[in-house]
Amino acid sequence: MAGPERSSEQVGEGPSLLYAVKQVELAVRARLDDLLRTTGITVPQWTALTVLARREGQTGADLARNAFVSPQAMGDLLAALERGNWITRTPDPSHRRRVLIGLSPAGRALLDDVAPGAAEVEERMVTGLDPDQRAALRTLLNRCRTNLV
Amino acid sequence: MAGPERSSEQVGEGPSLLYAVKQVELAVRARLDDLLRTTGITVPQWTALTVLARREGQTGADLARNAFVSPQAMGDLLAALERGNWITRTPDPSHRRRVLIGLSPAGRALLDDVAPGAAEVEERMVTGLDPDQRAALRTLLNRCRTNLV
DNA sequence: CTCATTTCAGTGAAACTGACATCA
DNA sequence: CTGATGTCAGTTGCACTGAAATGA
Repeated sequence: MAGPERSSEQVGEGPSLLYAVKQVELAVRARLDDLLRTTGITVPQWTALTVLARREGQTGADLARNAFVSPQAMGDLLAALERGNWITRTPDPSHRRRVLIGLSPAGRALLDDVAPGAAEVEERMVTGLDPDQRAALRTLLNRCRTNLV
Repeated sequence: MAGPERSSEQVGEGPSLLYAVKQVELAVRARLDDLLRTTGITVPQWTALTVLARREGQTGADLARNAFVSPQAMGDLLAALERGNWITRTPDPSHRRRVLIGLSPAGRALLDDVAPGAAEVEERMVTGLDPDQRAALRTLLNRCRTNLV
């Protein structure tokens, strides 16, 4: 039913896997925009907070590399998060040039508030996929990510 | 090896599948930025051109819905593409309010020029995945996309 | 000196909302 | 009249480059 039967058929649409990734990301972003509208933070800002939730004490440069953006772009984003008191910035005692980023209590609370809605978006995205398919999707995406670094 | 053995372990990272999608998209975007740097168009503009390559004669509103953005945002993007003479805009004869968007010869030539580089990015992304895995990735992503509409 | 990190300044593309005119 | 389309106006967040200062 969904199997590609004619392998010699001219697909001809160019990089359709890149397009598929982008389409999913656009759809996810639209849903997350709705979810975050009332919180005062944006999708990129929320994403940075979730990265910090996994590991605090990263520098702005670390976060920039992780997000494939310039250090300046991440600096702007962190400045916005700091204005909202969602993060803390403490000087690294061993490297006086570096500033370590952490979540503020308000930042943790915000993530907790948003978590159920974000879980709903994810559950909706994978509706109809069995656990094996969900695991496969995760594995495949992680492989794609590391391939592109 | 990759199986989740401790289901009661606190995963605690929240919506990691949403994060995985975003990470892949960020990595793809960084690579496409490099690819398109010399062409004078941006990733969103190139994406719109590839959508038009699949089917011409769509309206700006059609393209906006497809990309999950507002009609105004797509209007701005199309205005930029028109300034670069990458697209054509012809009034719909049957609906005088609508304007049908098509690719200009320069737009087609641009897509042809970029196609090999984009194919390289895609090939790099799926390096090490066998044909079944690539097909599975496509199927899973398409399912995620339709689930979110 | 070299390299990484951070910050300041300026710029551009991209997205939003609101408002309005057009037309099926 | 309603709804869809397109456009104008204003705003905001995000990302870039370039430049500079700091410190390991």
